Amino acid sequence: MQPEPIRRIAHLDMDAFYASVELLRYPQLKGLPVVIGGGRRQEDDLLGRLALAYPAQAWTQDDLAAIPLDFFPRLAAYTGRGVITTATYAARQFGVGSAMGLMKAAKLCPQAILLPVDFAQYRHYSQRFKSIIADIAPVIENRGVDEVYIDFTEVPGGQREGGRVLARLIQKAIFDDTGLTCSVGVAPNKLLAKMASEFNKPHGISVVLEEDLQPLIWPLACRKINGIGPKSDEKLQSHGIRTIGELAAREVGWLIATFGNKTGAWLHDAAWGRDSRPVVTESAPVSMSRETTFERDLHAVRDRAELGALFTRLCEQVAQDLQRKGYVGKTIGIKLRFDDFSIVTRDLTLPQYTDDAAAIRAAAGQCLKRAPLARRLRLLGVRVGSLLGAQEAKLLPPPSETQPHEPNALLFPDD
DNA sequence: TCTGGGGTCCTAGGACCC
DNA sequence: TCTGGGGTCCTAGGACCC
Repeated sequence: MQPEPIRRIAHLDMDAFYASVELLRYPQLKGLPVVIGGGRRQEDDLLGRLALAYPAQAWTQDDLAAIPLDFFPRLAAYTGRGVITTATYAARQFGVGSAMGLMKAAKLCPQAILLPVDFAQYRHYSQRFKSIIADIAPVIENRGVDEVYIDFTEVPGGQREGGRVLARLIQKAIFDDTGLTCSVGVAPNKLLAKMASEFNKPHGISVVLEEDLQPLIWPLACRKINGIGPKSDEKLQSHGIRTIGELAAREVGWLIATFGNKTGAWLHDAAWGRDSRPVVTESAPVSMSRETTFERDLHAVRDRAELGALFTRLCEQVAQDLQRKGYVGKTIGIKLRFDDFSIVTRDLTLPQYTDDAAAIRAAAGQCLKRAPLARRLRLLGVRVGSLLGAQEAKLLPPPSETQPHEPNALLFPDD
């Protein structure tokens, strides 16, 4: 009998992914504070600016690395509603970071270089590093563009030094191919692996074993648990619970009474490092959406034409996304964010699945009629949910024409 | 000068059904 | 004076994550 292999799960996190990808193209920015975000602005086209300054020369992508620093836009010049998507370590020294408004960041670090987000480029490198991992360890779960979970358990060498050897191999393979660094945590499950990958950033590896729970995990703040956000953390703190160890010390019964059945039991398990979720290699999307924050707040009546055009465009974009990816959906929803930042959603489930822009627009229009529109709007979004693969939807029986609404059925139920 | 965009999952009440 | 009990779908809001 072979001994049962020990479950080893890795969490791999690319270091400052967007910023590092930008540095591959613009190595002259290395070590400088760089902020990525915003991105509505035409004047950010660096090659265009280069061509304006030196019209005699034909500039290509290969010249990006030669663009002088003065050509790069600075944070100080930014006006608008954008936020920081990510920032280099040099920029973070100034206290700027993800999700911070660019205008606020400009006060902290006006000299930082501002680059618009380039998702096509990030997706390209994302696919590349994931395919490198897949060649070495095939059981991978996507967690967005720059993170994955990897099941090391059955991979040859995955058990050596608790997973450290395989982590090192993957790290090196990614770096050799892309020049990008990542941090890896290896642990008995996803929960602990996720925490472990943060221990040695950047370019670190850390291995967590069962017996490390008390010395390494329990001293950490509860907020380090993936799934405990600002609200839950605040509630925990209000009960005097700051660290994971303090959480582990509470009776599971008390946690259930205080946080509800599901959350209470989960909090207890998490604090004790227990998590049996598998690494899921494939998953179907549940919804697709498009939303946009306006340059200025719009009023439903006064800016009706502008709003209507934006609304239609969002519907067309979602429809395109659905068609391109081969999905149809039947729950159409809208999202409104008002000038006071309050959010309202409305949705409507159609009798049949659709990926048609006009059908989505009509249903979304019905939703809009049910929404309060006194306040000025800051954001408008359109969502299609209850998705189904377009091929599977074709096999479905058509919806019945008439509503089967027979009063007798209500008066005389079958049972 | 506040605060993006694209997602997932959970809860909770009401409708509806058996 | 008494009003079940599940299951599923729909809708709205909210927490959280990348």
